[in-house]
Amino acid sequence: MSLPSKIKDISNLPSQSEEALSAVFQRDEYPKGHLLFRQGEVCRHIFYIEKGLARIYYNSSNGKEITAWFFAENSFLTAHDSFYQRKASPAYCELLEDSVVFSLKYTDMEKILNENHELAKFAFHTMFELAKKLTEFINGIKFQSAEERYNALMLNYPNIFQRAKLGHIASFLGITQETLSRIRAGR
Amino acid sequence: MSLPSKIKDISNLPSQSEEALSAVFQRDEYPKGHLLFRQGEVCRHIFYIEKGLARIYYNSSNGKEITAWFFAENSFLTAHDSFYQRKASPAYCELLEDSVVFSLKYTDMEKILNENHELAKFAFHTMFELAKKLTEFINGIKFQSAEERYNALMLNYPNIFQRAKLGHIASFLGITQETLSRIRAGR
DNA sequence: TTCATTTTTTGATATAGATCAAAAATTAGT
DNA sequence: ACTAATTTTTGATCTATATCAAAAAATGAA
Repeated sequence: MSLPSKIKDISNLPSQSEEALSAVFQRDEYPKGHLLFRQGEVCRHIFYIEKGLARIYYNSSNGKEITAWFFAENSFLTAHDSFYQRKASPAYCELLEDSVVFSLKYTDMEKILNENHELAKFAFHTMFELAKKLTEFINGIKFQSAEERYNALMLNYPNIFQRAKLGHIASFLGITQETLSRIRAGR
Repeated sequence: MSLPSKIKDISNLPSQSEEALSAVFQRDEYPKGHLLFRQGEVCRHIFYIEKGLARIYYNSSNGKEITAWFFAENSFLTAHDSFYQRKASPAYCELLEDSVVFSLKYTDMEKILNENHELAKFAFHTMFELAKKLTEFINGIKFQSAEERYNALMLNYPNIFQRAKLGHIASFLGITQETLSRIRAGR
């Protein structure tokens, strides 16, 4: 089985490491609506979206569903705390489109991190990129208006409205669906 | 020179790796008010706070100073994007108390990541812990009221009000100083 | 100790965005 | 294509928190 092409680009891995990765990544196709993991279960995989779109969401204390993050093509995702600490995941992960997903088991992840220096470095860089995005998001959400956050999202994900529901996007931005609807209409 | 004790605890490093780290970490003492890095400059170090307190802050578009994060004892910090990408830092880092700080140069970091597999794994875990905290913060700030965020902060940093100014804490929480003052007074 | 500066609190008012309710539009199943 | 279910929009309020202004308290320097 061959690796998704974008992983190669990013990691710039020597071919030996590439083989190590290929051996443990499993490719699957899932329909829209499939859950990659659920709240309350331990999430035992790291996923890589080759094609499609996923969102991680959780139920807030007041009973509302909140989208934590979207993952489009060529993104890694997992329930970090659950995966590494073997705890119950606080969140769900749902595919919003028919998708092609690669997955990597915890035990294999441990193994390749321990056996392969290049892949440990790669894991570090992947996590670093995530931390960077999270930091930018935090800087944005603190003192930007709902409209400014909407504009920023449109720059990064211009086609998100064709791919996700308004309510998903609104809770991702930290606003209500009604407010997002009005912003989008320009009011 | 010996390493700060908490680094040993966290990383669980073999002694050989520990020596590699010791050789490149530099220990410094700085007074309250000292800037570890400035906006507009490339941040060329990773810092580790052994004693004291630091905050990273930046100037928002409307001219206000916003605290991005606090770092108390036993925390690593840097301007991530600046450090790894050699770009100008968007933020300042200021010591809020007289502090003992260890620092590690970019070139040394690259070297130990490349030469030492254990340290690459350690770097991954450190970055993972950061991503976890950032994720929790985002989940909190999106749909919690100012008061709920204040309560959460008090759980994690019960003595923060003795160590940082109200205005710093307020912008960290994403609220104004006046609102934080009223919340704290219980009104 | 006193005076100046900085920080925090308090008060009055304004507003962005929430909430509640219902209509319009879109999507999906038969 | 038709009907039901879901999603989005619109309208009318309400409220948490911002803003502006000034007083009180704390800190620091001479």
